[in-house]
Amino acid sequence: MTSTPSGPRPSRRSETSRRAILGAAFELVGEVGYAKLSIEAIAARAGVGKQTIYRWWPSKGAVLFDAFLALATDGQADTTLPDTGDIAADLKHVLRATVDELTDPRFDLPTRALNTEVAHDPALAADYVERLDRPIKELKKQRLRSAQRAGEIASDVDLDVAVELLFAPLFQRWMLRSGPLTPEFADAVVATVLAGLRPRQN
Amino acid sequence: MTSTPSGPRPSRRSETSRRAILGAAFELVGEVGYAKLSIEAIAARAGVGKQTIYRWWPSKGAVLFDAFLALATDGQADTTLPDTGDIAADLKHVLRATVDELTDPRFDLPTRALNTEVAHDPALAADYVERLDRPIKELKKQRLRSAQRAGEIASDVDLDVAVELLFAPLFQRWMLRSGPLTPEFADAVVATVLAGLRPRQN
Amino acid sequence: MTSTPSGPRPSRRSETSRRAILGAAFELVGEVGYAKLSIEAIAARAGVGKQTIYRWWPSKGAVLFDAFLALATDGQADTTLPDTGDIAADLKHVLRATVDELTDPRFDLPTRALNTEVAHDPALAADYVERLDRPIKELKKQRLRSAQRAGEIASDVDLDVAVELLFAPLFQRWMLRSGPLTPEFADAVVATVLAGLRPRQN
Amino acid sequence: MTSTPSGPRPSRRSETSRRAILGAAFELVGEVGYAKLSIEAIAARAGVGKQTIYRWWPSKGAVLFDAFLALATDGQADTTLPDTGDIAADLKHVLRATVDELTDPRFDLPTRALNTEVAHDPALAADYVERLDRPIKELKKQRLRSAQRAGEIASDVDLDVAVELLFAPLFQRWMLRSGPLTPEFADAVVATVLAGLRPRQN
DNA sequence: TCGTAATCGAGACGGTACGTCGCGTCTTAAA
DNA sequence: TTTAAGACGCGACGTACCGTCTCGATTACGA
Repeated sequence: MTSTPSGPRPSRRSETSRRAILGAAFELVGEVGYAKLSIEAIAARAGVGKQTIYRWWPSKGAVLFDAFLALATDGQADTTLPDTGDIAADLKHVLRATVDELTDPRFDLPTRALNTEVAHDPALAADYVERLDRPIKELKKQRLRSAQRAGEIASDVDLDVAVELLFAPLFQRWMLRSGPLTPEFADAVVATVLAGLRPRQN
Repeated sequence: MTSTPSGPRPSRRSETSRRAILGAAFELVGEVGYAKLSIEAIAARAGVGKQTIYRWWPSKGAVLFDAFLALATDGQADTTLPDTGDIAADLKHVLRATVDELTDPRFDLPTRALNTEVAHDPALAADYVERLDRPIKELKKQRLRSAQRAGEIASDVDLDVAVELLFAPLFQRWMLRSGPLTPEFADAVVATVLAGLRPRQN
Repeated sequence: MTSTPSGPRPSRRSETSRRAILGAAFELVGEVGYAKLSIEAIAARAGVGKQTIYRWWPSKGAVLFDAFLALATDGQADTTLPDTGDIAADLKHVLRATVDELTDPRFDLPTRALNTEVAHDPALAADYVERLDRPIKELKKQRLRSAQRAGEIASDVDLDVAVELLFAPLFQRWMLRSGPLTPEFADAVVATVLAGLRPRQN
Repeated sequence: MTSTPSGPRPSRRSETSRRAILGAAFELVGEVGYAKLSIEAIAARAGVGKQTIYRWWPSKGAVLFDAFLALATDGQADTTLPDTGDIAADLKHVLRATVDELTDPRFDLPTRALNTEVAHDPALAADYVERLDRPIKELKKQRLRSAQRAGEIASDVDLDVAVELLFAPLFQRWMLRSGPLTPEFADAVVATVLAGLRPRQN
């Protein structure tokens, strides 16, 4: 579906062009939004023939996805979440950081673009979940697992569900602008969800 | 922003055309998806001039939104959620129903279309939240308020947050296809969130 | 096949655009030649959308043909050839004029373009023969008929053939550059062909 | 301009590829016409890299010209025209054969392609006149010269002009489809032109 | 006999133009 | 005044070829 940055890519492919395309795509989506993002413009900005894009990517969304992936990969991969021993404090920290990221105007448009494109294209969604979503979710689950071992979270909790309970409310508020996306909201989510995750007293 | 179905509409406006347009829009978005939905096609299917659409709606998204609104309004507005006295059972019922609705292939594409359009267009989002999202949310809050009165939920809980904790996970799984959207998932969400909402024992 | 300049054309068609297109086409073919003449460039030069060309003409050649036709029609239609009573002198005059025209650098490229396009496209050829070639041929035949009445040309001569005998050699030399296209050549053609057309002495 | 089939060609050149290219070009031009003939398709059909074509020919027209030349050369070069002593009969025979050839569907498209390409490209035209046209014209002039010696044609006739008078009308009718290209037309041309070429009685 | 340099097939590359679709605006004629 | 119809200027689509440019893999000299 998308290019494999590691592994044996077709030897003839131009790495220069690939990078220029991903860069141009990310820039442009931030400038004009996803709806007005055109392959034509990406090619022009990247100094590349349109065919070079069509040759290697099946859709606008796939290009955008690779652009995100490149960014996530080039930046050091955060290897773990903070673990101070206090799960409530750590989660508040992470959720507040997530709020900041979603609120950052540089990422707002591109991230919306990627998410809505993923929503429409099941094939892209599979890639997205596999290559971007899951690795991050894994980090979050690790931290929760650590809290489980420390007895802060009940041992029978399904961590996949737990992670979604924590982050989905942020995602929805951001996506639909259905309410203010503030640190306070993040704190409230953490407090309530953690209360539900705690081991039963009896 | 969008047509006002009740109230003093321009007297010369053709109600027949309006209905035909909304109907055609809803049908088409289900057939070809939002990306390939064109004003041109809506007009053709509705047997209407393009200008008639441009005259009354500011965007494709607005037409789609009105189409949803018409559907939601024509169907009797559910005026209240079930209240058996058992909040857990009632919520499981409602969330399972939500899962069914999101899973229904007749609504999948149009609903995705509306949600992603809302995600991109803040003006449309305001309308959406005001006219579709809030009324439904109000019903859900009512049921939670009743549970609060019955002592099943702590009295200091912010019901807006509570509703989002319950439904956002479904929304996210559906939107990003990040996991199976099953009744079991709905039950797990209800169980955990309710545990967090319950009054503290001490 | 091509627009009908007189008669009930589709009432909605823009006459301004039509003229701009034909003008641009004629200019451009003279500047860049037929091979590098593009619909894209014609549209741009004419300040017109490409679709407006595709809507009304089936091919590049048809546009060019109409451009020629407009020129031939707008200029006063030569209604008759010179008739001094001396067929040899008159024909030499006409053939020399033809040589001049074919040699004129302003008409060389466009005329080649039209002729080669006609050579490839039978439908266009029919139009060409009917609307451009035949009227001119008719004038030439008229002059020959007059000579026939005057006894300068045998009465049993097929005038269609006669006209072709006179002009085809010029056409071929011009088309294939197979020899110098000079007044002298024109004179030689007239002399020899007329000799063949004269009434038998016996 | 074009490859020199005899003489010291670059020793490393692949004769196999050359033949495959010329063959493919001739086939394709007959199948799709000159306008849609592409180097890309010739290379593919010939099983050859595009560069191999660009290395040895300057243009599509040059390839086509060489293809014709190869055909004309491979078939034994007709070394002389029939000479029964009756110039009228012999010419009718030759012109009728020319009509047949121009009418042959296998040669129609390729020959049109070559001729129109020659019309547009002066450099190619020079080659064409030199290597294809002139040799054939020479044969025709030889036959006329023989008739001149036999007193069937006036001694002061310019044979170059005479040949063109005879063949240009066929060429024009074929090229522009301006009239039926029949044996009768050929006969009429021969009759009239010969009448003009005959020695003056007085 | 063996480099080694030219040529080969293949096909990616930056481009131009294709012919089509849909945009949002505008004009027309009917109701 | 609104409507259905649809032409208009425009911009982007996804495709076909252009002519140039690497890539190995032959291949036929000349050292």
